[in-house]
Formats: sequence, C-alpha cells, structure tokens
Amino acid sequence: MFAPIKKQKVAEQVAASLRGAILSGRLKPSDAVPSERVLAERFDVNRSSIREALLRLESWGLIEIRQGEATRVKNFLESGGLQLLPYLIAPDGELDLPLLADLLEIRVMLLGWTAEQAAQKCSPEDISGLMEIISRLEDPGASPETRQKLDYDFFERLVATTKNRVLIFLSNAIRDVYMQQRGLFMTFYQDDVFDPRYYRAVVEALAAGDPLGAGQAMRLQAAVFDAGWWSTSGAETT
Amino acid sequence: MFAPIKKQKVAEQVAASLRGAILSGRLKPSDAVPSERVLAERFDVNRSSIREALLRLESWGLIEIRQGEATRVKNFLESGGLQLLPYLIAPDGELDLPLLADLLEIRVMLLGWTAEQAAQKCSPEDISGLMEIISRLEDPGASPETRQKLDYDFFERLVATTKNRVLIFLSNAIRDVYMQQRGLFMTFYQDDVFDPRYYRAVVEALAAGDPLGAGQAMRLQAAVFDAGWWSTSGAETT
DNA sequence: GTCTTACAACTGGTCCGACCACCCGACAAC
DNA sequence: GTTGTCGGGTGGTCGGACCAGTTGTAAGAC
Repeated sequence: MFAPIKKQKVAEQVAASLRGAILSGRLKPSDAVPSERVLAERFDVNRSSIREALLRLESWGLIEIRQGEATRVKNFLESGGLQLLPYLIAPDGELDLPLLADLLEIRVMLLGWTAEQAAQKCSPEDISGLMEIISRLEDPGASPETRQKLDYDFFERLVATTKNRVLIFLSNAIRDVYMQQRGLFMTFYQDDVFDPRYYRAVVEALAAGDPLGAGQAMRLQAAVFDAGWWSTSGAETT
Repeated sequence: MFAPIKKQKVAEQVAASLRGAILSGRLKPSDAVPSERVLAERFDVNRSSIREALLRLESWGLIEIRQGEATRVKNFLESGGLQLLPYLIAPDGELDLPLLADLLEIRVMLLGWTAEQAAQKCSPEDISGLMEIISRLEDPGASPETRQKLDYDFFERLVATTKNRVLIFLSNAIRDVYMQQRGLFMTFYQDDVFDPRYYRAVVEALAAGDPLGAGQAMRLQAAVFDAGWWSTSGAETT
C-alpha cells in the first residue's frame, strides 16, 4: 500500500521506448534510427535527453553510434550481454517461458559447478554462514518474499566462497534478473520449492569436502525448484 | 603497419580516466565523485561530456547517480557485470593472471556443458559447419591470428547449436574480453594450442550423439589450451 | 529550551541554440 | 571514366540558463 512512486527521468522513458522497439523487432538490425534532431522533435524533448537515451541503448549493445553516419540498430543476439535479460524475460508483463527455461537450465549448471568448487575451497566461516541462512529458512513464519531472498542469499554466499571473480560477475547478472522481476516470479512459486532439507544436504557435503556430492545435492535442489515452477506455470520444458 | 588511428571522443577519455580510478581503487566504494561542474572544470571540458562519461560509468555498475545527491562510487564486485572484464583483465597492459585463471576455469566449464547440450540438439548442418571450421584450422598456412579466430568461431558455432539464448549472451561477453585484448593474448599462445585433433574428437562425439563424450573431449581441448598458456606465461594456477 | 518551518545552497536533470568534426553523395572539372 | 570539390546530412562539443530534487541550517513558534 502506498508504494513509493517511481519518478522516471525523461531520458529513461525515451530509452525504454526505443529499447522496446528494438527488442520487439519493430526496429530491425541494420535499420537506421531516426536522427537525434528528429527524435527530439518526435518525443518532444530536448536533444540532450535523446542523446542520453541513445547512449544507454549503445551500452546495452542495441545500437551503434558513429559520428557522421546514421545510428544503426545492431543484432542484439550477437552483441548483447546478460544485462539484456531483465528486459527480455518479461517484455510486456508476460513471462517469456522459453527464455526462462534457458535461464533456469544455465542456473542449474552454474549452481552445480559452484557447489563443486565451493567444496574444495570453503572455510568453516563459510559453512556457518550458509547454515545460518538455512536456519532462517526453517523458520515457519518466514514469508515467501523472505524465503526467496534467503534462497538468493544462499546462492550468493556459495558463489563468494569460490573466490572466482568471473563467477561473481556472472551471478550479479542473474541476480539482476531475479530482482527486477521479483514480483512476477513470486506468483509462480510453490510453497515447497524452498525446502531447507535440500540446502542442508548441500552444506553437509561441503563440510565433508565432497565436491561431487555437493554438486549433486545442489543440482537436486535446483531441479526441485524448477519442477515447482513449471507445474505452476502450466508450461512444458522443451 | 599504418594501423588505423583510433580517435577517442572526449567523453570516452573522461570515462576511461574515472573508470581507471575506480577499478584501481583510488576511488573507493561510497566515496563521492566530485560534482559534474567541478569535474568539468578539472578536465577542462563541457559539462555535457562529463555527464556522458558518468552515464557510461553508471551503465557499468561503477557509480550511482541520484538527483539532489552526490554521485557515489559503488562496489563493482557487487554490482558489476561481465562487461567489466575487458577492463579488469589487463588494467595497465599487464595481464591480471589470477583473474585470467578464473576466466579460463569458467570457460572450461562452459565449453564442456555447451558440448554436452550440443550433442543433444545438433543438426547435420551444425556438424558440417563445425567440420568446415576444423578443416580451415588444419591448413598449415593459417596464421596464429587466423587460428585464434577459428578457435573462437568454433566455440560460437557450438553455442549457437544449443539454441540457449542465455548462453549466447554469456558467450558474447566472453568474446568481448578476447577481442578487446586480442593482441595481448596472442603473445601467450603456444603453437600447438589449436591442435585440430581435439576439435575433431568433439565433433565426432557430437555426430555420434554422445553428450558425455562430447563434453569430455571439449574439456580436454580446453585443458590443453590452458596448459599451453600457463607454461608460456610462467605462472602457476592456484 | 525544543520543535517546527522556511530558506539557502548545494546536487543532478532538462532545455536552448550555436558551432565543430566527420561522412557521403552529387556534381563539376579534367 | 577519374578525380576533386563542396553542400548538406550525421553525431560531438560547447556555454549558459533554468528546473527539480536533497540537505543542512537558521529563523520562527510553542
């Protein structure tokens, strides 16, 4: 109730509009974007704001800006990065289920590998940190929102124990997808997807220094999670 | 000889300067960046250019801009994405070997998994496409630059066969690291890191529809690649 | 005295209009 | 046909003004 009003900057609105046009395919690769002066007139905003918006699109790998030439749309499948996922996963409030399946698939793999690595490097502090998250997950009074947050905290903590900076950046990108679409995801969760027993099995394997066991336990948790998802959304994995 | 001169925009130079200050730690998380007006004076450029530079930093997850307040440095380990890797891997022309080790580690995992997935989904066209890349790799006249390119093409083709869009975005990010630091990487390659036999083993497993075999063959190729690397750079993996 | 209010002095966000740097295609000169 | 020039398009930079939030503080009310 009375959620904070999000005031969006002009440049952000323009950027969102153009982004939608590109991601939805209304603007196709190698198409020329109207010139900054024309866009300024169409949107009825200043050229500075248009420039700011175009700069955002460029940083997303959606367009190519070159002085003297027209700004052109790029093929985001070739040039885009994981930053695009939050916008692609639910373009118009509706989940893109095939893309979500791709994401969950990658997630299972990453989680499994992360657990394997963690089992080789984790310290007693890491173990106790993870156990603390689990104990909070076992609290029957925890809200679904809290559980979701704890699930992510667990993943993040696990990633941190691997000390692999590339993996950290990777998991940051995945976090951004979850966080930006948190409310939408929430509607699909089953009650039992965050069963503490699975997490506990992972940590026990970690404590025992058993990489393969940890990986398998982690993959099992992820599989349960995914299964709960698909049964709710009523869709089939391909 | 006579390589094209890269003319850098003012805003890009400013952005690079500030980026270096943050990535090197001279500007620490939660530090306030000088105001746009002050920066404009210090760099002796227009405020528009400063704004453009700051916008870039924001899109990299390096700073947080909020109207009315000072712009603050963020902890890029928490907020950064894979876009940062090209700048982190060789901050001042010198390779960050631990980070490179992290990257290669992730790369091995990704390649292996990708091959496993590809073995389940690849079409005859995919196979012949990969074979064609290998045949060009077998050309003894191919330059190291060409071989490097072909190696990447092989990876990219393999990723494409999985049809997993998230994996595609992921591999795009890794490609950007390689491409931006191509020259530097080139100096570390051994002659034999691109041995066609390993690639061929992968494709044979793919054609046989053998996921595990494909994954193992792919990991073997990646391992040989990495080994050649470390022996040249004279460093040890952790 | 303490609490409230209003203001002043920052910050970034938007606007305007001018000019510079670069690219390309039309067209004239050879 | 080839070469060179130039005009009109593009994005890039400039400066200066004003709008819009945030915050600390000093004047006022109790």
